[in-house]
Amino acid sequence: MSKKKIVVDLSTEEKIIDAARKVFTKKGYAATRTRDIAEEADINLALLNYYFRSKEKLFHIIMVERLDKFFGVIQPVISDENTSLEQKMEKITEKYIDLLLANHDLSIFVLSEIRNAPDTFFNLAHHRQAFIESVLIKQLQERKPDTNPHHILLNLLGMIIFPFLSAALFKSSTHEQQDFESLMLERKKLIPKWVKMML
Amino acid sequence: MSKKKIVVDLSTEEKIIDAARKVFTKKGYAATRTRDIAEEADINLALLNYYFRSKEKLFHIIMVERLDKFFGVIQPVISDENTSLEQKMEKITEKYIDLLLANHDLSIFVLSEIRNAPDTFFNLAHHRQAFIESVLIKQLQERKPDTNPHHILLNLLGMIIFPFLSAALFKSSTHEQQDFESLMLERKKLIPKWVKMML
DNA sequence: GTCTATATTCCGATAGAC
DNA sequence: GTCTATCGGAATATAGAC
Repeated sequence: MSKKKIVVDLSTEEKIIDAARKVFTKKGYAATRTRDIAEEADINLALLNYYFRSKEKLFHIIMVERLDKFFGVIQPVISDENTSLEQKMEKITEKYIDLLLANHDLSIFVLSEIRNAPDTFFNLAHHRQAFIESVLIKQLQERKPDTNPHHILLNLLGMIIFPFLSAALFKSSTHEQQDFESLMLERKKLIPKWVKMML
Repeated sequence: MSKKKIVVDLSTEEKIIDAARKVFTKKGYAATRTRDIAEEADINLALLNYYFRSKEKLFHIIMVERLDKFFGVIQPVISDENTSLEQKMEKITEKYIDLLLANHDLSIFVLSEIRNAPDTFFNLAHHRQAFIESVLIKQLQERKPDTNPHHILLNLLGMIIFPFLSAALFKSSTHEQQDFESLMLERKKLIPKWVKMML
């Protein structure tokens, strides 16, 4: 109920942002109509352009925000000088699965929207850079000098993220929704074990 | 040169299908304009509707074809009664990586187009069924009766497919294109080793 | 700031000549 | 079967009153 009050009290600008995040994330840029967003925000269509000028500008705001969320969970972990490789694996798995359980379609959104956008449209470069120069990569190189550190990173992220990307494929009924969630909770404990075996 | 001759000799219908596959796969249904397809096929826009009635019908054809390709590689492998678990892991890895190297954006296309489509629009059900009732799942259950077989399957597919899904994120310049390909070739040998450790 | 009404552009689809 | 021309609808964006 206090929750509802908060929602009602949102400024128009915030209502539009919230609605845009929801609709864009679910349907993607091209399939989203500004009318969908206006309806979801419960505001007049003209207000969307009054506040954000264009669909593209509004999308850009949402996309940058989503990218920050997608990369933000692991960024502090991978650049931590004071934790071991093993601790990093555990942290990344736990944080990431929690994030994706709370934001089911975040990863499919990020990955599918990036494919057309020109390289520079969002500033992806600095996210990428953070990975390449991370402490995590250095630690992997020290531990296994003979194998490309990206292999382990791809394995870790693949095991974490792929289930969410493919969920639409493998679960049909909503009844299986619960099964999916408990499976992911199991994976929080299992994935670090599997990855450690690769080191 | 004989290749070029073949292209020139394609029927109009085939030219449209080829162009539709290319454009839909790259941009997705919503972002694709029928004009893009016509231009890519080097034919008149009206011909597209003459042969296929509508954008949606044409897309349906492409989508079913892409789904068959995406699932077709592993379907015979997972239902083979005469191969061991280990042999199946090796086959799946090899066939899948080869497929994805030849069709870089196949997986991101399939996964992102499915999210909005109603469950029944393409017949996904039988692909799903083939997985659930596969020999592979049975073998996993026998080998590790205490753990959900889907874990291992998600790990295998995640390690194989995720690199292709995230490629746009991690490689910026086209120069890194070659690095990516050789990394994937390495993974053909490494992934089966990692997965076997989980058994 | 918010609304109604409308301008404008874009896109899927078709009519009709050849 | 293939083309040109165009229709009709949908979607983004704006004008102008309140």
